[in-house]
Amino acid sequence: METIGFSKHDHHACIEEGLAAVEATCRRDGLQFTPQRRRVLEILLQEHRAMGAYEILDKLRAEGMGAQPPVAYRALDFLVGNGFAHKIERLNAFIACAHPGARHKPAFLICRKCDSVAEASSDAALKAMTETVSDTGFQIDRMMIEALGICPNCAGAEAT
Amino acid sequence: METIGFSKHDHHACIEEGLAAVEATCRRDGLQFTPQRRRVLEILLQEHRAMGAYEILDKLRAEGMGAQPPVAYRALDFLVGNGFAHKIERLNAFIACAHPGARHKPAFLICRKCDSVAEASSDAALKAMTETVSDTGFQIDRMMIEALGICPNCAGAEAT
DNA sequence: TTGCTGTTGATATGATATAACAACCGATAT
DNA sequence: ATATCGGTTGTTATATCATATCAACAGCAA
Repeated sequence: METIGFSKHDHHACIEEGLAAVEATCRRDGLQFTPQRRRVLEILLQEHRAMGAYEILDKLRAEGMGAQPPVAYRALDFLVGNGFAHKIERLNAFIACAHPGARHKPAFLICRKCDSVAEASSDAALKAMTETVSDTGFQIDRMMIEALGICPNCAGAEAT
Repeated sequence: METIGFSKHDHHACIEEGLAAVEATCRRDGLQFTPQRRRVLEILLQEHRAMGAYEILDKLRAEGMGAQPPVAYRALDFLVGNGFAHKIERLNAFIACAHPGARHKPAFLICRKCDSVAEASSDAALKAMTETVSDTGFQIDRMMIEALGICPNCAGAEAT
């Protein structure tokens, strides 16, 4: 067990499960889960944090898997486009989806001390926003929520 | 009257009022509302849309007001830092605050047809998110909400 | 005067992201 | 077998967004 993100978990299993879930979804939907795409997702799952595209690219490069920016961005486009990873706009960074397979509308909790990112549900907030804007005529299709704050780990560290 | 954003309004007056409100706040808080900063805010108010930093810089350049990126970014940092303008992360762009002076927690409504941006209150959504994450131990300091969708104007145009 | 703080000017560089086009590969139609 | 078509990959080049750094200067206070 390792402590990454906001809670302890079996990280090895979480990587395996993440890959397996995406593999299954791709098979079901006729999507090509190519070695590059698989490797990028694997990297994101292993690191378990938001990573810049160039940071990912460096890893690919080290493995001889394509050295140019488009390689990383294409794989990320695929992963993000299909909900297997998310882009954190605030950080210009990407993170593996914590609930692959499950249809969900994530909000992100970003720790401003350690930059760790957790996924939360945005369902309630989306409902609230929908009500807030109901009289403007604006029709919400998708919502990006990124909350900045202090994660439990860093809050504990501060209190020390 | 012109139609900009989601509703008709007296745009000339809205620029005047915006500048006046910021001027007053700066005087009150001892902030230096320098010509550069003023001009950048004025540009944002005039255009009344989200603008990239380099787009603003081009305008400054044309007026002989400093031609290097830091000029624009410094002014924008000041404006954003003091709540006189907002950064739209999704667009890597900046927009004048629609309610300068008023303390508020804006959410942004971004039209995916015309890229226009409106401000809405995020109060209800913030409350909802706070409840959603209450059991995680994450403490939310600030929240970024950017909703993508269709603005009333474009919805009307589509229906045609 | 000196020193301090905040702003501006300018050069350079870093970081993030995409355009464009050729090559390839597997599936399928002829 | 071979043409061709969609999707993926390889590669070069470039576009776009943002900051580090340091010198100059202006206002103000000790």
